Amino acid sequence: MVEKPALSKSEMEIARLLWEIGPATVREIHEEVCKSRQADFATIQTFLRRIESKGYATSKLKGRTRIYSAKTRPRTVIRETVDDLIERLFGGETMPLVKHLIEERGIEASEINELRELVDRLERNNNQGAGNDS
Amino acid sequence: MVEKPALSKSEMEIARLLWEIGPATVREIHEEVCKSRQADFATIQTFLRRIESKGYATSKLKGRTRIYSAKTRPRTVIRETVDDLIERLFGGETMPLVKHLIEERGIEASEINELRELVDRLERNNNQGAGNDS
DNA sequence: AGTCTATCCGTACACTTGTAAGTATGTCAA
DNA sequence: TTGACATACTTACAAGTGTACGGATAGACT
Repeated sequence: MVEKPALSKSEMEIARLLWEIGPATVREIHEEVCKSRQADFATIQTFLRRIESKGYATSKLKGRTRIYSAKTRPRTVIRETVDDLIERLFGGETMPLVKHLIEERGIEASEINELRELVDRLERNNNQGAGNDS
Repeated sequence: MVEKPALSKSEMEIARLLWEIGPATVREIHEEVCKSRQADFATIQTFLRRIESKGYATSKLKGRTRIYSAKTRPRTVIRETVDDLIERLFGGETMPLVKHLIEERGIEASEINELRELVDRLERNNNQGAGNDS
């Protein structure tokens, strides 16, 4: 597997929307982006092209419009991005980031139980010795 | 407070070391970096200079050598960086990242309790904030 | 005193990134 | 059929980034 160049921040945002709304045209992504901020059509177009040329998406023409589809799963991109961040900003330690998220960003009450379950599950897995993951 | 330009990934790594080992010379940071990877002295020097010019550090000459000191607290940089990442990669949702960290990066057994305490504390705080029931 | 060495500062340079203008071309309404 | 759009593709360009060379200079060493 050839090493893909990493996505830039802006490209990531676009890639996320592509995962979110599935195969889409530039216009659809553009409209989605515009819900939260102003953006030029051509700029979004450029990002999609770059995302494709970096190997994270494919596209094909359907008549006159090009349809972009994500090629790499979110998981993969998230893993690489987060690993890198943790390496650089936390020296490779995961917990400080977890703490930061829990303490500094609002976690809603409804999510606390989910969190607790996660921790429980984690503990069971750990106890079962080197658990595998899918 | 004037908006500082964000630190780049590489600059972040250097800034972290600066927080970690406190006021330091280029040489000291360079040596620290070299523990984990090859790096050119002048490159580290450039990063420190840029970190300073972006307003995240100060420096003063002590005889022949320049001593760099962090000026912005880690918390601040971490908050801005993480907020941005969550916005772009998770559409502003915190939980998916928390889940990712817990599920995909090894959390050691010894840290699970710490995690559980965090969750408990979070819950207590939440209950106090929103009108209590009991 | 002269040479070596570490460090400073300035400069460079290709590559990436964010942002978009310009131009060509296909589509639909009048 | 012609003009107005929409969309594609090409090209641009300044700023940021990673990486480092080269000259100046102050201390250390011979």
